[in-house]
Order: sequence, then structure tokens, then C-alpha cells
Amino acid sequence: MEASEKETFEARARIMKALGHASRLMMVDELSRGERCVCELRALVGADLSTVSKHLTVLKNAGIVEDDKRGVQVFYRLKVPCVLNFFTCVEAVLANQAREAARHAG
Amino acid sequence: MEASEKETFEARARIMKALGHASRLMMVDELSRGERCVCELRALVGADLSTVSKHLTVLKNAGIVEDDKRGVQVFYRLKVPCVLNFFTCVEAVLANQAREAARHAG
DNA sequence: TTATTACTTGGCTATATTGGCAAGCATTGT
DNA sequence: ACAATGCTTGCCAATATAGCCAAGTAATAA
Repeated sequence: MEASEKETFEARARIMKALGHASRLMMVDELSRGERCVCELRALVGADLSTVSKHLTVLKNAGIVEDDKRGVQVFYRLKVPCVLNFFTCVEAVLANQAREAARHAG
Repeated sequence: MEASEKETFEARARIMKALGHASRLMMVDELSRGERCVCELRALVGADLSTVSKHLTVLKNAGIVEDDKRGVQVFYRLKVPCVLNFFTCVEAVLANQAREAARHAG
């Protein structure tokens, strides 16, 4: 494994990692329906405003969302909508798990 | 946000999280070309065998790979090949980032 | 100018993740 | 039975992440 190739995988991993948190996935899901201010996302996930802000910074640094200050509010929107496609596959994984759990129980 | 909905996002997050590590992404990529024993994956990522084994456990618990002991070796293979589709989108994010970096520099 | 709103950042603690080493466990070979 | 191979697990230290509170910043309102 070359160094450059390893860096490629590290760059990819940073993006996947940014999506590896329930609150951040909720926000991405919500942003798929249009831009939202931080306060709206805060109400959605029900955490401290500072916590939500930091989660959004993670998504922003990963290049998944972008922000836009208008007046006293900051609006975030999905920059790369294709991340929504991930959910289809993720649901397939979860369906597999459910099937296996049933097989194990039955 | 309901509790059950939150659990859904937590389940999804666990899967994304499992893919949020360079070594694990390398292994997934390698497994996309067919099953591999732990020792082959170890050579690929260049880490301790125990480390590789633990990474594989993470992928297995997430439902992404499955294993199969044959003789003294354990072979892993991709259980949900659709995770490979993630890379297309991830590359789009990275291309975006590169474009912006260039814009910032120029 | 002062106050308010909306958000970000710093500082902190609690918890989780990573990775190596050493020890353990199967399986195969002698 | 004993050794060797391939892998997993337990333990531990280093590092990263998550979350809240408090303090700071920027835009608007009074």
C-alpha cells in the first residue's frame, strides 16, 4: 500500500466519519428537504446549541454541507445531495441484520 | 424527534462509523475484488494482526462483511456490495474540496 | 449605546476508539 | 503428544470524540 493511496483512503474515511453520528445523520436528512438555520436543527436533535454548531462544523469541514449567514441567522444546506443515496444501502444492511436476528431467534 | 426515529439514525450511524477508518475502507475495497484471508488483509494495511482482526470485527458487527473459517485460515468477504457505491459520492465530495482549494489558492 | 438574538469558540470532563503486545485457542503437521 | 500457523481476545496507554457551560462575536432592535 503506497502512501498516496493511503491518503486517499484517509480522505474518504474523514467523510464517512463525519456521517458516523446519529445527530449528524438526522441533520443531513433534514437538510435534504431544504436549507435550515441552526436553531431549527437544534430543535430537531434536541441538544445544546453549541453541540449542534460543532456537529455542523464537522459536516462542513467534511465538505458535506455549506453555510450562509443572513442577518443574525446561519443557514446550512446540503452541498452534496448524493450522500442521501447512502441510506438505501444502509437500509439494506439493516434489513440483513434484522433477517439474521430473526433466524437466530427462531 | 421520536425515540424510535432516533434509534433508526443511531443504527445507520453505526454502519457509517464502521466505514469511517482508512484501514477498514482499504479492506472493503480489497474485498470488493473477492474474499481474502486475514493475513492478506494484514499485508495490505500493514498493521499488527490483532489490529486487523479488530477492524474486521467492527465491519462484521456492522453487518458489512462475513467470515468463514477454512482450516487454519479465516476468509472475509463483502456481504453488502452496495457499500462500494458510496465511493462514487465520496469522490464527488473530494473533487469539490479540491476545486475549492484551487479557487482559494488562485 | 445598550440589549437581544443567533451562533461560535474555549475549556473542561466523560467516554470511545485505536493500536500494539502478550496470551489464548483452534487447526494442521510431525 | 508437541510444535507451528493463523487468528482472536485481554489488557493497557495514547489519542479522539461528544457534550455541556460559559464566554465571545456579529447583526439587529430599541
